Amino acid sequence: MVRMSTRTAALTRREQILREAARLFAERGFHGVGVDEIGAAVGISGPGLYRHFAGKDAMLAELLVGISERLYEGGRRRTEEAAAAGLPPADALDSLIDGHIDFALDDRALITLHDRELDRLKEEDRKQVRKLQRQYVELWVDAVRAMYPGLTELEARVSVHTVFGLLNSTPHLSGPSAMPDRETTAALLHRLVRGALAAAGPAAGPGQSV
Amino acid sequence: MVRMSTRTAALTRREQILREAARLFAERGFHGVGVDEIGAAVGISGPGLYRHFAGKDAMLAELLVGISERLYEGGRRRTEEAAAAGLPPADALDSLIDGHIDFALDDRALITLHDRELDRLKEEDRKQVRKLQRQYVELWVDAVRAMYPGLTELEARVSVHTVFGLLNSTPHLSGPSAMPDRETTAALLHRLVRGALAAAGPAAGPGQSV
DNA sequence: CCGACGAGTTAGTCACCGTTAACCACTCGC
DNA sequence: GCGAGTGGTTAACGGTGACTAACTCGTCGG
Repeated sequence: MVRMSTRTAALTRREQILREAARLFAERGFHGVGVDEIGAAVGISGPGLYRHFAGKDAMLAELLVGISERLYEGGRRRTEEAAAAGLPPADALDSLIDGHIDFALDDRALITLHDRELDRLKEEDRKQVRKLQRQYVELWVDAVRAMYPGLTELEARVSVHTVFGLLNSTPHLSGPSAMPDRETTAALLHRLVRGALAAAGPAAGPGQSV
Repeated sequence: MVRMSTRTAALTRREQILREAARLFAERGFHGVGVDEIGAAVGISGPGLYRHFAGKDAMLAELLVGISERLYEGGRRRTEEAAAAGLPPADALDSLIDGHIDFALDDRALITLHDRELDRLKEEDRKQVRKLQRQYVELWVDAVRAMYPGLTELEARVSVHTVFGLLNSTPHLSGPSAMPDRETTAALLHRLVRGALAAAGPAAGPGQSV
């Protein structure tokens, strides 16, 4: 077989399978889709999948570990770049937000799986995913607290978690009610997140310095 | 049997089952829990459940229809009360927010199921739940647009959806990272939601009138 | 040419799971 | 005290679903 680049339109069989599996898992849940369906989605049937993966679990594991790594690595890269460029906290935070929005809009299925099917992993994989998730959250908590020093650790942590909930809910509004075009949606999401985080701190009083 | 009030500590068998089923479904997914487990959770075993429910599907249906009705009815009541009292838009919106926060904090399992297992319902029930959800969203969209007239319909709708995502993510942070006490958490969530919605409109410019 | 190997196929196994059947115990109005 | 209903029980059935076995077919380096 001619080994093709991941970036081209022609995906390798493995990549096809992962993509379709992600879509199906997100639609109907891990337990809700059978291996025959996954096979059918890529034009082969049922047990043919076992030439590429050890089992159904292995597919889910690879998907979840993959998205967690990409999220964390993306966040780390952006954080480091902002620091290296000596950018102010606001810019570092904005960059993190934009990165997450990209994932939420471009990899909907994976974002959905990521916080929905984690418990179906076997202990070992789950631990790895959780570790990556924790590190990613840490990135955000640090960025948020740098931006809003008045926040307690706990306030920042809860705010970050719920803001992820906000961003990760984007995939669900794909169906009935249409979204605006990508750019408009991204800008709106960015404003919503910034607004939420800006409001996390002040328990009272109308005016609040940044 | 002595018919007991729902409000007392002693639950009827049906209510016990629904409660445990909700917990288990939220933890491991509808397809991930067997009827034997649900039975075991209430001290009876397996098929004994069929004295109380027509089947596993019926339990999920009753749970989802129930939470949808309670959400919508609660929202409608609050909206009407605010209108009857001639309260300003801000107060009506605040009341909706508080109502949803109560559900998110008190009925975690149901909130989780509500946006996660909807597709496992049979057509008829799913339609009913979706209708209630739509009506509930409408309540919010109206309240938000009354508060921020500058928002387009679409902006308001997307904002409301994602804010639900924010609030409904609360159950997930129960595990490792602890939450503050209920009152503090509720206040923080309220600020986050208000902050997000306040930021939905202005695409640019630092100062923005309410 | 040809053996090896990669990538499928179909048929079959085995476990599990939702549901039903058949049976039993307890309570309670008559 | 007794028939009926209510709320359980265990055993069995049928379907499904993940995975394995056994086999086939094309391609390609030597």
